[in-house]
Amino acid sequence: MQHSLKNIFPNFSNELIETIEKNGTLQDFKTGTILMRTGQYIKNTALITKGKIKIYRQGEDGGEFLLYYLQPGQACAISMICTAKSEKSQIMAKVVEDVSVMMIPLQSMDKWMMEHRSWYEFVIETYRSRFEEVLEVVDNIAFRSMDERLEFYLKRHSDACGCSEVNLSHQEIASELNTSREVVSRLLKKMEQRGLVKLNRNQIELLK
Amino acid sequence: MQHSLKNIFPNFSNELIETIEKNGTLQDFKTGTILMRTGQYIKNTALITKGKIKIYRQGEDGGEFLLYYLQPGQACAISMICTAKSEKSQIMAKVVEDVSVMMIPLQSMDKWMMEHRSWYEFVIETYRSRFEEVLEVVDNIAFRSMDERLEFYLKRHSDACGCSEVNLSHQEIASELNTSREVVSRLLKKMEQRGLVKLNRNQIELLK
DNA sequence: ATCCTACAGTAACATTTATCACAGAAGGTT
DNA sequence: AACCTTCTGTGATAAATGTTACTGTAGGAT
Repeated sequence: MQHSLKNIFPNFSNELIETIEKNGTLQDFKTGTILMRTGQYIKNTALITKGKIKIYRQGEDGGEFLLYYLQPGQACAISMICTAKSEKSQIMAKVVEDVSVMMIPLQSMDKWMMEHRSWYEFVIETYRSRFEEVLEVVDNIAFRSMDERLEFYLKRHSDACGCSEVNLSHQEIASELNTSREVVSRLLKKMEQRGLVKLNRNQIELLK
Repeated sequence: MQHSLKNIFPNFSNELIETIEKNGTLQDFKTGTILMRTGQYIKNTALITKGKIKIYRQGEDGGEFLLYYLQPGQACAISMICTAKSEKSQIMAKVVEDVSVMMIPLQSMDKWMMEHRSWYEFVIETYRSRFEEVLEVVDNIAFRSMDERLEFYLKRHSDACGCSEVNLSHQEIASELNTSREVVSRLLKKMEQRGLVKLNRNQIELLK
């Protein structure tokens, strides 16, 4: 089977795969679904097996600041952390490409840490890589100006979707960078003049 | 004994305390010591038993952006995460008040996760709280302007030192917020006019 | 006292980003 | 075609932040 857990999580031991298949619930969600809201209590850890999710930090004013993407083979570190203490979510998760996720109940998550070395290693590695990714976000907003941040945003988008077209409106991009549409339009125009992108309606082609 | 591990880490089991005392090395460092540099390999996890440490993210230009404080009873999440994979440090740690730290070698860190429930819980809680703290940093730089960030900075400083005087120059504050001294001076003057602080040489008194 | 250095204040100006206002273009609906 | 909505482009202006330049002051060293 093409989408077997073993293919998506190659480091999991066979026993762990079996355990997951026995205890987890595979669920599908359509693009646009909000999987988790700020302030919501978390009852499961989600392993992504298909599709894409974007993780946001929300401001009090309602801004939605993009933190990172989650893709097949990954898991939500925050859900793990919060699950472990049954705490409130500090973030918002939105499906941006139809996903399948394996939902792991709170108790299993904890139990497996002791029983399955490969689960333990996966959890630690998840913490590490998400932490690093958030630190990279800090780098961007602390040390870089909007034009660099926009370039980084576009690059990350194309990395995530594996293509060179960004099918988003300027307004959507602006929200995820917490700036205004006009600024994004202007900076994109400059990038077009520098030959970095080609602008179409609802689409930005990355040229380099 | 006043500074016993048990007092500082009340949630650790007695067996764990014993194990730590047997395997760890207590080390002292003076204010100003750089405990860890960006890019350095990490060989130990550090438990703080006395003093204060500031954790910074460094920009390519050499900026030192303050992420958070570490205090007695806490541990460096990054060192844990990196230790687990023996990876490079993404951050810089500077002693700001003479510290004693219990150094835990890589192997023990991992081993105890399986053997001591209270260690496991401590590590998970450390991940969670550091992650949350970094997310709060993201909030600040993503959603707030410099005056609010400065107020937050001062408040955090006084929380950390437990006093209402900030004995730092405007230049030092500016570096940690990645802005310029002039901006900090201006904003502090405005805060003084609003009656929030009293400005002296090398000292800012918080009035509210 | 004199000198020196780090620190603080502030004006003037540059740059970046945000906001307001409006116009036109693309694409869907009737 | 006529209409509507969303998206995009752009000028004008405002506000925030960064930079340059200069001044004065406090406190330590000689």
